Amino acid sequence: MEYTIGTQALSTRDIVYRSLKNQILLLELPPGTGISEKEISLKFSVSRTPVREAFVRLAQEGLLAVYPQRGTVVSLIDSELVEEARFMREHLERAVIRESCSAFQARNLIDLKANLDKQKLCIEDQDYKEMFMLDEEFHHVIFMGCNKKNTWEVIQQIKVHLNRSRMLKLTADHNWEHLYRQHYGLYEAIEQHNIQQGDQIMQEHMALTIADQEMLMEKYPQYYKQRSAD
Amino acid sequence: MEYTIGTQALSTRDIVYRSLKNQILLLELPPGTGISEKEISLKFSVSRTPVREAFVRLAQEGLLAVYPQRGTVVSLIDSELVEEARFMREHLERAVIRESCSAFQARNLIDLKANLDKQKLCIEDQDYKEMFMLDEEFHHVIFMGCNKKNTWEVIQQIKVHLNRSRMLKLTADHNWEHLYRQHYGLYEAIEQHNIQQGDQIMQEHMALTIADQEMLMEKYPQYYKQRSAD
DNA sequence: ACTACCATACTTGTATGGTAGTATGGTAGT
DNA sequence: ACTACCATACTACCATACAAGTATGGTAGT
Repeated sequence: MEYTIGTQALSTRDIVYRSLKNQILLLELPPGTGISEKEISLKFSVSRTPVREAFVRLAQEGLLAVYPQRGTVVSLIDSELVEEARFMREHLERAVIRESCSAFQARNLIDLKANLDKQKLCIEDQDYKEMFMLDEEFHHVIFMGCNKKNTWEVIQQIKVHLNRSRMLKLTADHNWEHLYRQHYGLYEAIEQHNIQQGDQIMQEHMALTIADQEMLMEKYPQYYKQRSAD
Repeated sequence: MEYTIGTQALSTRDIVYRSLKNQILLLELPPGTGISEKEISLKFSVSRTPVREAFVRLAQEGLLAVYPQRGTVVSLIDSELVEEARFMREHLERAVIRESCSAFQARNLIDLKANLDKQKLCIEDQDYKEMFMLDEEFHHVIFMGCNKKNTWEVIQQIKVHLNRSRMLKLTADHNWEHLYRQHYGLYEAIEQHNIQQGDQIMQEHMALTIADQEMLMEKYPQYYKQRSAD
């Protein structure tokens, strides 16, 4: 009874799901774009069944809006949802950093330091793409270090709704130096069990991710859901 | 261009999805139960297609575990996930009550008071089923009152993983009187903008929902995922 | 008695055809 | 010119058929 689950090949459904999700998050499929099962099935040279099942998953995540017998569109960005996603992320990340400052696995602390060193290199090399990934990984390691794997997964789900508006903002204007100093401060707080410092820095750190929603809504009104009667 | 979205009839897929989800959460389909698409499609007298799509959704929510070409089982309860669900819920509910204590919609404050009055009646009548629903609704109103509709939705998702172990505990041992006093305290805190009181009470309130996981794991080992090598 | 093998009956995954509801563009009538 | 109507071409939804992998039990061979 040997269960070898982790290594199964990707199904057609998963391939379609991942590809569409990527295209949506990268705005290659802009909000409001109409797509049909048939169109996608032709593009991937597969039948409509796995496409439909990918649609079901994407609809559940709020990335597609399916109107029976009428069509399917890439969902518009819901500014209210974006704001709440920011809210949820802030409070969960702060709760996790506080926990990390009181108890953290030694192994992950080493990873954290190694990550920081790589960040420093990236800034010198101005390798912002790699820096972006290290940023993600830094937060991930923090979650792993205080046994919050599932919480990390939930955050990833929530962040989906932040990603598209962040993509609109063109991430180029990040102040990577500032980001690094904050990361270092978080590392310090964990190492020295300074809960107050950790919480404080994380709060400031989260504030950085606030995109100027109203500005974006004016600039790209066709991408945003207009709150009419509610 | 009249969009009448809210009133569409339930699709076969949704009917199957809701029914299965209910049965799983009520433990009528206990963790570990094997179910097949064909079996369900026969039971509902529908084809496999909508059943499969319901399976996809339930699998994404972590309620089903699908093993390609081998079978599908109702997922075992993951005690680690349960603990993190409790963690996430606590910190989100506390963040929301703090926000509610600083700004709350007048209309929802009225609803909150009305809900409290109904709770009092239920306790007198010992109508615990209705009391259970009012408890849910009470928290829901709080979220609505500080514009956190989507956060409520996320909590509902998270709570799925708490529900089954709470169901095992047999909810009969709730101290409804205590619950009511806490709810009243929360209402007071919102009305009087007492952030500290709100946060304090909510923290205690959340502690109530902690089921004794280890006890449950010993009593129902077949329902729990055994953490082997990890 | 025990083991290796294989037929069979499952499982989920994928493809395809048909159905019902909806948007659209053209046409006939005013 | 404008409106009401209808044929047509879509859409997502559901049913069915086929494909491919897996568990199981029986059987033949040792």
